[in-house]
Amino acid sequence: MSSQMKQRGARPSKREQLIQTAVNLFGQYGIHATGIDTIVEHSGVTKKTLYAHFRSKEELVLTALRHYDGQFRNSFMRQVETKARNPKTRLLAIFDVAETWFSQQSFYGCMFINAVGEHSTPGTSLRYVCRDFKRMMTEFILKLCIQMGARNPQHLAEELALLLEGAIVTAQVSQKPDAAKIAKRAAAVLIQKHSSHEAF
Amino acid sequence: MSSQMKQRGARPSKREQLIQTAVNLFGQYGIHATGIDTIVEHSGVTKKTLYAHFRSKEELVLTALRHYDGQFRNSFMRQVETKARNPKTRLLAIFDVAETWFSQQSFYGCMFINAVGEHSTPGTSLRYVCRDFKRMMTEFILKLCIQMGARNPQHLAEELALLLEGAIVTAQVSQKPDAAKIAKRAAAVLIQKHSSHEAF
DNA sequence: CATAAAAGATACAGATCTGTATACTAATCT
DNA sequence: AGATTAGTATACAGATCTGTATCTTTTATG
Repeated sequence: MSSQMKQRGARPSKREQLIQTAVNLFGQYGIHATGIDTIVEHSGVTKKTLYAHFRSKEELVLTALRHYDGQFRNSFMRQVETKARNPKTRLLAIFDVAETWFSQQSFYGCMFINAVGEHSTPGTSLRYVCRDFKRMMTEFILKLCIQMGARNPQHLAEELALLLEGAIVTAQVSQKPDAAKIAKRAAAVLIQKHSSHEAF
Repeated sequence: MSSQMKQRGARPSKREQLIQTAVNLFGQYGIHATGIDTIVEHSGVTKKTLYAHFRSKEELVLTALRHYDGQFRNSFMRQVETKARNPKTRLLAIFDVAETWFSQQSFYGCMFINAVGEHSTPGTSLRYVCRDFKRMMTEFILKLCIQMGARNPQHLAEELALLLEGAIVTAQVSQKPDAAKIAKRAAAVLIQKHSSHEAF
């Protein structure tokens, strides 16, 4: 029975410092290119402490990905729900939120896409984390599609999710933040097509 | 004036062996995770010979990416043009070709997307190669959009390119080769919308 | 205050990474 | 045939990588 206090709002614990530093470095430089020493330097925490909190680099990687998962999802969904009130406009707002994301100086693409690009072996924990993240995003979109009364919500959600992925990658590779605008334009057409009051 | 012969169709030169091995390994495991020693082992060429042909790993990386660029583009476009005759069906055929690509055992996502995920610094040669590849793909789509007489070919091409990117990433991360089918479904809607004889 | 846990500082072991050097062999061209 | 090139085999230098060990200092708690 020792440091059981969760330090809510207090200055971050060493563990949190490590995780946040890992998220930042992995996000910018990738996982393989980011050494433990680099994380140690940037976090201001010694290697000993790092290995007291995490069994290995792999464990830190997984923890960092999961942490970023929650962090990103919360932020993204909250922004969407703040920007618009009804389901249909929220679906479109997704791409507005994406655009501000793409325009950030610290935008290096989707961390999970990049992670999978470095780890092709299927069935690993890392792959599950990444897959689950994408699944969760699609489900978020799906709920909105159901709420707006789409004719085939599953189909529409899959299509919009695809557009979002495409926009992320295009913004990253081709350095065009306005890929979000293109996606939004296409999304509007698809949403219109799936609206019940459509004369198909 | 020595080995100026290009060896058309003959057994591959050491250089070609190295490049092809590099393409395969970089594609599967990523660039940072693939060491020179691994390439040497798999290619059956000694390290000395490798460094006789390439100044550094970076030069081999760039050469491999450029080689794959041409290789992929030729194969992809030829398949699309073989599968369908008129522009509109060719645009849809893109996603059929993509699906067979995604279904291959050796599918590890788009090499250029993965490469950028590992190299965030903008303005580097690697980034240019990747950007140019995507640009070329979009232009291929654009030509078809113009040929089919789309109302706004640039817009349609951008949208379809986005769908393709999204399908690639989704097939890779979520291991769903039928992401191509979803993209095709959405593409059909967008193409329909851009057809001149549409009652908008 | 005293004791124990957490963390800092630093060195190190062993593996791997890029790139080079040395010595020998096979192929090629004049 | 003779000379040059290309390639093999192998060792090695120096840096970096993950993970551990040692020793001291700070911090928290009873």
